[in-house]
Amino acid sequence: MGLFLSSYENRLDTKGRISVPAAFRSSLMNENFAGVVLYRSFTHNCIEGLSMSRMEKIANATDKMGVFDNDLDDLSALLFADARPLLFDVTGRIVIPEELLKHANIKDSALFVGRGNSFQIWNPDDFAKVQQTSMSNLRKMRPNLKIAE
Amino acid sequence: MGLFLSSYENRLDTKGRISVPAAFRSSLMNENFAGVVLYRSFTHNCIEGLSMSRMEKIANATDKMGVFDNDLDDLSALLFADARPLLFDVTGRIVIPEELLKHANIKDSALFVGRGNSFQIWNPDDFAKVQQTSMSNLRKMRPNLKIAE
DNA sequence: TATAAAACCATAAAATACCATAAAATAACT
DNA sequence: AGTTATTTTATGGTATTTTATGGTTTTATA
Repeated sequence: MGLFLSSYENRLDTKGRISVPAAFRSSLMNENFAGVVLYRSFTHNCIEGLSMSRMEKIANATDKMGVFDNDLDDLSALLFADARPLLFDVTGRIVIPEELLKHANIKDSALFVGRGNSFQIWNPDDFAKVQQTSMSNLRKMRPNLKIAE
Repeated sequence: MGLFLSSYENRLDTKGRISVPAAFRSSLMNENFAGVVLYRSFTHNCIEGLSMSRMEKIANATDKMGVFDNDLDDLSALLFADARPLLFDVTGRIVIPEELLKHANIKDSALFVGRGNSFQIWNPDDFAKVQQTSMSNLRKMRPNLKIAE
């Protein structure tokens, strides 16, 4: 599977439709399911995104282990209950459900952020702030690390 | 087999009929049995649901192991005794038997909850509570896991 | 024949497919 | 390299289909 790299900001229309960046779509080229799976991040005010085949891998893994691991069971229960399979339309758009938009504080514009095997969708301003803080955290931790202006 | 993902709340009519969410039905597309198998959860006040082909897999698995494992034998005995095969009507509805509804405390509205290779049917309010608890369980186990405000 | 179960019919709302276009990116050419 | 042509992409609006839900009729059943 191709990686999700770089970041792209796109706009939502009145129907809530938004184009998934072409670069991300081509990473999903030879998937059976022509779309993505989205769910509310457990750790941030953003939306997590991945391919259906990756979701299937998780399902099979939890199938084998779930019986012996209650934590994993809780986690996967939350995940599957929240995960939304969303098909692309002809032009590569999806409709992000209202609850997910709300969770990520997204109104008229959203930032697709590559994360390798997965991606995230952010309110552009929020992402800038979070980026800022994790930058400054890094600086505190490693005084030697010089950050380019 | 397609995964059962996301959650959908549907209403029961006066005859006890309820639509199985279209997304779940399409996960059962190329099954021989045009319907689902339901049984009372052993661990929660909810109904467990799966495809007939998965039921057959369980039967085969217990077949192999059952001889050596009495607990498993008992468990599968309960399972098969309680399991109800329910066919869809033309519009994709089923009639959930009275005993199952009672077990899950379902009256006029039910929540279909995806669990990957299976699904559950809940009283919507009950599920909200349980979901809350498993979320806080996760937080206790993993202090690092920050939940968005 | 009374009663329950299944098949049938109808419809409003929601979801999805379809069509069109401007902007951006890429390719082609001089 | 610079300019033009071509393709791709993002975005907007409209039409069609699907879905959930309700009610009615027919068939099976006790």
